[in-house]
Amino acid sequence: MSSKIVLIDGHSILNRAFYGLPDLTNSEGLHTNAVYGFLTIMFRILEEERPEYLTVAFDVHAPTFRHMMYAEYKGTRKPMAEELRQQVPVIKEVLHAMGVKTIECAGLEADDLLGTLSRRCEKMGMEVSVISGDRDLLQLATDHVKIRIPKTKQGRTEVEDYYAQDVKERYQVTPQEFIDLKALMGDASDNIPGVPSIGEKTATKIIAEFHSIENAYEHAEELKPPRASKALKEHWDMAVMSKELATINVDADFPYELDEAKLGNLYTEEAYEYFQRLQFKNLLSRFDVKAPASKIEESFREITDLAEAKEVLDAAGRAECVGACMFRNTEEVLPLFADQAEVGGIGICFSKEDICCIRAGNGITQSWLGAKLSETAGKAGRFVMFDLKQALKYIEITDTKNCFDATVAAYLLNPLKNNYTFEDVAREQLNLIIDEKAGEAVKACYEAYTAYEASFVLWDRLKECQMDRLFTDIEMPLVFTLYAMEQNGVRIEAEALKFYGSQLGGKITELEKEIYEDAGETFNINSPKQLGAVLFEHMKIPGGKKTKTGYSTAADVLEKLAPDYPVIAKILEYRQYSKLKSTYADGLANYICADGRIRSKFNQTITATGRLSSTEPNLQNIPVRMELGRLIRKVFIPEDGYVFVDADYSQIELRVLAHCSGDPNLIEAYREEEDIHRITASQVFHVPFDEVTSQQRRNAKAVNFGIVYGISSFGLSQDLSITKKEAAQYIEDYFKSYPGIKSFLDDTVKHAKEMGYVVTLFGRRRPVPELSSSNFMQRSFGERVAMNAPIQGTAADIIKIAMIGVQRRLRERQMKSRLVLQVHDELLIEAYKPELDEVKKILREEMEQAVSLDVPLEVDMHTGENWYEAK
DNA sequence: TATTTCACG
DNA sequence: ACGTACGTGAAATAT
Repeated sequence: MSSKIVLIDGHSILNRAFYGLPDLTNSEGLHTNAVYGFLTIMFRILEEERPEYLTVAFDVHAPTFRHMMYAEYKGTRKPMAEELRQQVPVIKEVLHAMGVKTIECAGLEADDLLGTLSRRCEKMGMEVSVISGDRDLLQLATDHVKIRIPKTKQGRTEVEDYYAQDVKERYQVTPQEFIDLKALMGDASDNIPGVPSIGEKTATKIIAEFHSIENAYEHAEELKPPRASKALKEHWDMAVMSKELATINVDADFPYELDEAKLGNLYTEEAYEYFQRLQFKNLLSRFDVKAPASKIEESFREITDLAEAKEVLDAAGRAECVGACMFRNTEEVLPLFADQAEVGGIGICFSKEDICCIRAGNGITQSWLGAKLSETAGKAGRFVMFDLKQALKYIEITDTKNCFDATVAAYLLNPLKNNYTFEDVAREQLNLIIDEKAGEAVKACYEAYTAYEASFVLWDRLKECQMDRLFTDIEMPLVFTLYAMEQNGVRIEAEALKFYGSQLGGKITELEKEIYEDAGETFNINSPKQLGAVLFEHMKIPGGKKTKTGYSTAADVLEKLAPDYPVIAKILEYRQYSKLKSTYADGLANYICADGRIRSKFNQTITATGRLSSTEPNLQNIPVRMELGRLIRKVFIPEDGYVFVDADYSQIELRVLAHCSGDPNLIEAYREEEDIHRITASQVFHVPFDEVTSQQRRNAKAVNFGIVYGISSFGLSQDLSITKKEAAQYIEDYFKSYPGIKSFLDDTVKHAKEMGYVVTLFGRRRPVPELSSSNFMQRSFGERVAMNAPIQGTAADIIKIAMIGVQRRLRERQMKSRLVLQVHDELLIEAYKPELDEVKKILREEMEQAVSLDVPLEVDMHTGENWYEAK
């Protein structure tokens, strides 16, 4: 049996993949869809064909002679989409990492390389498969050269195969004649002009009969439609040029060693690294071969002896830098001892030679490990962990200054990622791949080692990006503040919550019944699909489609119809009640601990802008805007003998904008300490302050919001239910009143486009990869993000500073009062009644003085016996 | 697992 | 012509 080679037309397949797949990006903002699609196609072909050799051919980027001729001739060459362009070097690197032979040659197109190679290989007696999306290559087909054209149909790729015989069947011409066919009919996608007024039908007829354009020209008089005869004679030069353009060189001169194209193991360590970075999760599963053990594993030690463990931890305490981790006990533990047996062991590393896993058991208890590690952390020059907040449950840290949370550091360096596991950091910062299937002890060693080693790199990068102060002065102290908040939790009156839920339940059943009656049928109101069908099809209520899957039943759509249709009003009411019941009444009840408190998580490494997020449950979106929902805040209560103090910044984002832009008008407005929206209305609409109508104030307020979100006339028009034109006018008028804002926003976007990221007042960065997109939508989004992120992010920085300050002063005075919640611009303190006045003073001072801006920071503060009253 | 909806700042 | 306001998380249904 003869050997087989697969030749791939690199750019063509990449192009197919790019346009055939939805836009994909990895967490670094790199576009990956074309690379992903290319690899999918390539793997599929390789599995099908099992060839011995593989080569991928690329065009060199400089325009080649053939294309230059025509480009000059017509002056139309669309530039490659930016998202695709950036993937070209990536696929080459990935192929290289897999040991796949690639070839490109200045002055030769990929077509010529493929053509020549296919002839050379065929002569050597090989079977050849050429993979391309381009039908131009059909001219290469023979009995031993198969042209394969992948087509993506609804996610599935099907491949059309053409041997010489198949070309003849499909196009009624031989592969050789296919060139002449192209010369007559042209090919817009390949910049081949063809002969005017000769299309596919005529061209096929002519070539089938005369076999070449030259022969056809000689017999021009006999050509069937007289108009074709005339066209060919008139545009003979075009036909000749087109033939030249369409002809693939099968005898080009370039070096090529077949041996280099021999297929080896594609699934190399280097390739694995790339696939991880590109986040091709389902392609990663192909790498069933274990990543080879790295040399560092030689230093790994497993310790089960108490004396030895003590020795190691004491030595670690004397080290400059200590990396550590804790892992959970995976064994079943008797419930009675569960509390004391959560920790299965720890990993610790304080030099490249000292990397240990210390297992619990055999006299090494969880509390001993915790205490000993606390001691080590206190003494070591630097103490590094991933997700330090989590570890604080077991480790007590008094001196927080030498602590280094590698998760937080990695987040600051790129806040767009989904997770910051030690495996990720090892790969990105240390170029170290950790075997997923490694044992628990080995992983613990790796995690401790990564914490240790990466801390140096992370710290250097933080300094380079001027985020070292942000890290040490804000984010690291905040870890401890958040830990305390999570431990504190917030008290809930469980009975009242239950009652609230059951009341909602009654109302829901009632509404359900009425809706079914009005609709004349029963259905699932919670299903947008069923609801859409009932409203817009069965009941024939006018109100067009919106989403790609069907009718939109979103509130803003239904609200427009509510006045005319009582059912719709009821549905909206139903939605409200069922949301409150499922998410809040029932949802929160699931999280109440035995002591009657809810302890949600405050996540520090989630958002792109630097804000916190809250989960399990989310306590940052408890209803407040609608009275009905707001009532739920009555079940949030302080401990007996305590009251709630709630403080929120007044328009912190607009004040940040005033400061950052330096716009004298806006700064002055804030110094007046008057109603800012009214001032804005007065200035934008040129009316005296006292004569601003409520409508004008509303509009001005919406514009102020819009500015913070990265203004767009469309967004504003939606919000105010006005035309885009009117909205644009508002924005223009606004910028006339506040030219400083305009230039600040413009400069911010400009900076973002140049640097690829934006920065807050405290140096926090947010990359904005969307700005390099060729897609208008994506790019516009990037512009809005660039305008919003510094504002939202700076506000986030400020309240973080305030939280740390509040926490510090409460602790210094050894007060019982405690911070329980943060809701972006708001802090909730559970204040011990005797300390109330001092708490209020501390809160106000720390929040208002967190930073000194060119405008005052104003705080509204309330106290109450529950959160409803305190707001 | 993805989509839709809706709660908050 | 494109079709959106910025940042989150949870629940429910559909796939």
